[in-house]
Amino acid sequence: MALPDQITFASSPALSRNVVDALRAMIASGAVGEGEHLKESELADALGVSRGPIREAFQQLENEGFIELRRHRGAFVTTLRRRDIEEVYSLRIALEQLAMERAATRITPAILARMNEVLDAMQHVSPDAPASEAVALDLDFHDLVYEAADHDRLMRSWRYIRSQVSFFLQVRNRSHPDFVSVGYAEHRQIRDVLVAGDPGRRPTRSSTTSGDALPAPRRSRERPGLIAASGRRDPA
Amino acid sequence: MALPDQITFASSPALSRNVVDALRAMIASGAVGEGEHLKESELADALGVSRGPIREAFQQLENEGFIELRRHRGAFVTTLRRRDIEEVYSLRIALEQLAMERAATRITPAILARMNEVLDAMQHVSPDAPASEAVALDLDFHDLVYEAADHDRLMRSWRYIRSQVSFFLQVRNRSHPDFVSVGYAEHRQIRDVLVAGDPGRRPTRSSTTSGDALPAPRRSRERPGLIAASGRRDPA
DNA sequence: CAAACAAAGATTGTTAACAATTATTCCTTG
DNA sequence: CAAGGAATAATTGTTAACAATCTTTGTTTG
Repeated sequence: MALPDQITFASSPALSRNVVDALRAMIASGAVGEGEHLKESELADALGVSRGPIREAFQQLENEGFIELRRHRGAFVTTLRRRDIEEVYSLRIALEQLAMERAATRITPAILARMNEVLDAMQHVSPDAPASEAVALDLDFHDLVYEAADHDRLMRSWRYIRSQVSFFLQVRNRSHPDFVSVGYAEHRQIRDVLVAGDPGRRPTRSSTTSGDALPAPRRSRERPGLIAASGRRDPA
Repeated sequence: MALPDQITFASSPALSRNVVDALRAMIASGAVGEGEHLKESELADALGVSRGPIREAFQQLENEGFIELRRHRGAFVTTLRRRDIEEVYSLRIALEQLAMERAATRITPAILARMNEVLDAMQHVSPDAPASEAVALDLDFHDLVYEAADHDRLMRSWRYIRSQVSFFLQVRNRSHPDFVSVGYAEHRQIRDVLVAGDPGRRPTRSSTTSGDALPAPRRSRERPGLIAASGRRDPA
């Protein structure tokens, strides 16, 4: 698995939280491969905690869709297939439509100001900055849309797929360097719709999550790529 | 808290799973009041397990929105306000629209058959049967819609609010005994839409989740009722 | 030599004890 | 007598050991 021998954490907040962050980073960076079996004791030693917090982190990551838990078998890194991109994509659209509807009538000047800050940062980001920077701004912007929607359960649902969206966006950006330049215009349009106060009862796809969203899956090309096409997800 | 001294579980499946079910029942039945502090040791003794599974169950219940976890403070039963009904209601509509779109083109004969079975049971349920029976059939039906949608993340999002929908439906049925009779016609209509194969790109509210859904919140009446209006949810 | 079975090893599920933090009680003090 | 604070109690966070289950390995047998 190629783990560092010992990792020291920043400061106090919940031990399992640090473990979650560490594991998520390991999965996103590819330090642990798809389908790999994450062993509690091994991780506990490597991260310098006991198995308790590891198990808590596993539950959290399972909720975020990064690993799969099987009783008496343990945790396995989720194998992402094209189907998973479709799922995240379509679910995100459904959630964001609701978010836009609500945000349009509830957005506050404070949130709008923060939105403009993010837009400004998007406009000035260097074209050869790392992809992660543009992705972070993208997610920051949409976080604000959900925050403006003022809907606890919707926010939680967004957080559920947020990390996955982040992961997929990073992958996309490796092959579509136009991401950075496209980002600003798309998001400014979203802001304008919100400021106008009426995204329409049914906001169109393009007005909410097109350019910045995941690439629309193409059925024609079935080769794995970075997203594996093999490996069944539910071998039961 | 009025807990039984000792509860014996059915059989083998994960200990924390049984704890989750037991706690959810206790909350739904009102055996533990809103805002109440659930103590790990106390529950562990009452349920005959140690604190480990209790903590796991807490995480699960927190994900389902039934309790709130605060570090070094513990678990508190969520205080439900009118706002929470609105949230579950609106989020459910968003999810179910996506589910209907997908189910319309993916539903299998096997699922359709099970749907008809549920409809049949709905038609023949006794008018003075306990409300929980009608609610169970209602949820069974919608489970099938989501199953037909064939979308893992959508299914998970549905499960996230499913228990809350169940809870709210039971509350509603106490004041609206017409629920049972209304149920059949509404759901048969949903089935027909799916069989027709096209719920429209934008299924109307009435074709998916009207009669069986939660009561549309009325802004006029702000008195608590069973759903408390007091008790802040985020006292941070 | 392949398949089935048994034993050993590894891993997860659960428990009980210890440490850190928070809540409560009771005393002091103005 | 009210307000503030220190000591005590209660509760959660974490750990390490034990039990149950699964996987693997090696052997036997047809």
